[in-house]
Amino acid sequence: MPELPEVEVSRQYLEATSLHQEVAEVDVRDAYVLKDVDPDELDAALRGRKLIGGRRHGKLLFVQTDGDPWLLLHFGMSGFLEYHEDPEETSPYPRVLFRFRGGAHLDFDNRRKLGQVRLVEGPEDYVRAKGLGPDALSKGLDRQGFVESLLGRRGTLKSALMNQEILAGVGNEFSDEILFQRRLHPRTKVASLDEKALGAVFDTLRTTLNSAIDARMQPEQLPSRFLLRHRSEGASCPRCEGDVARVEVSGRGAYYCPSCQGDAPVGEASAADGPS
DNA sequence: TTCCATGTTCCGCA
DNA sequence: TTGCGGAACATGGA
Repeated sequence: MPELPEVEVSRQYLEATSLHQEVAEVDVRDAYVLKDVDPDELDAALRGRKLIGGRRHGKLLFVQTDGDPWLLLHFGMSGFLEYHEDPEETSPYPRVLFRFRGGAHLDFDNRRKLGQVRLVEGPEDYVRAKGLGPDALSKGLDRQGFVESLLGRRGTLKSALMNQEILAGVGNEFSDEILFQRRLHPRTKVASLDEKALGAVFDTLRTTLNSAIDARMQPEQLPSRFLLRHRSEGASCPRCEGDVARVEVSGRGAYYCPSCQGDAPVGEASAADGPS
């Protein structure tokens, strides 16, 4: 479950469970998720080390060790961390187990194997090399900076929000949530919004992500006004109780409420297939 | 059986 | 040249 809020909750989880224990072994169950490192190298780099802290940038979780390299965890579409005291227990699809002296272990679970585990020199270098934009919750990013990074874009607001080179951390689900909270149709074009409207999107983005983190992404603790809990076709809109609909935008499924967010994108003519 | 799924990357088109 | 959208990737669940 890996957009910014889930990764932040995972970072907190890692820090609450796994710090300051010596790594006894890195148990690689499926090397497909290892990138630019093989199982032996990963084990050699971490064995005898301790994890001393986690740092997040967008959807990336950097884990600092008491040695040179940092461990980088990227969850892909289906990853999470699970800590076990019992050496025999594991998460459902553990791809890499970080075993600590004493028997506990932290599982990097990644059912769909689109996640990544790698060793990197440090967060700053990696973020720069990947061309990632500022973290969506970074203090260095303000409303004006956000608005400026969007001005001149030709595509949809949804794909701009999901573009990690503009802003790191927002994915498909939270882009839908932000559009819902702002009552904007999923196909709304950036160019159809003025600076004031884009500034409002920034404010909503911040409050939405922070609320999700505060709720620790527990479905029952998320604000009841969130669409996230009703993200399926035919579900009932938490605001007007209308039917939630699905539409394809930039190759991704977008869920929205046609009644709250309009049947057609703002600034565009309503669907006209033309007479045949 | 078919469709869909919260990720990134690569390719072709305008 | 640059930005954008679509497909591909791996795998399992509805």
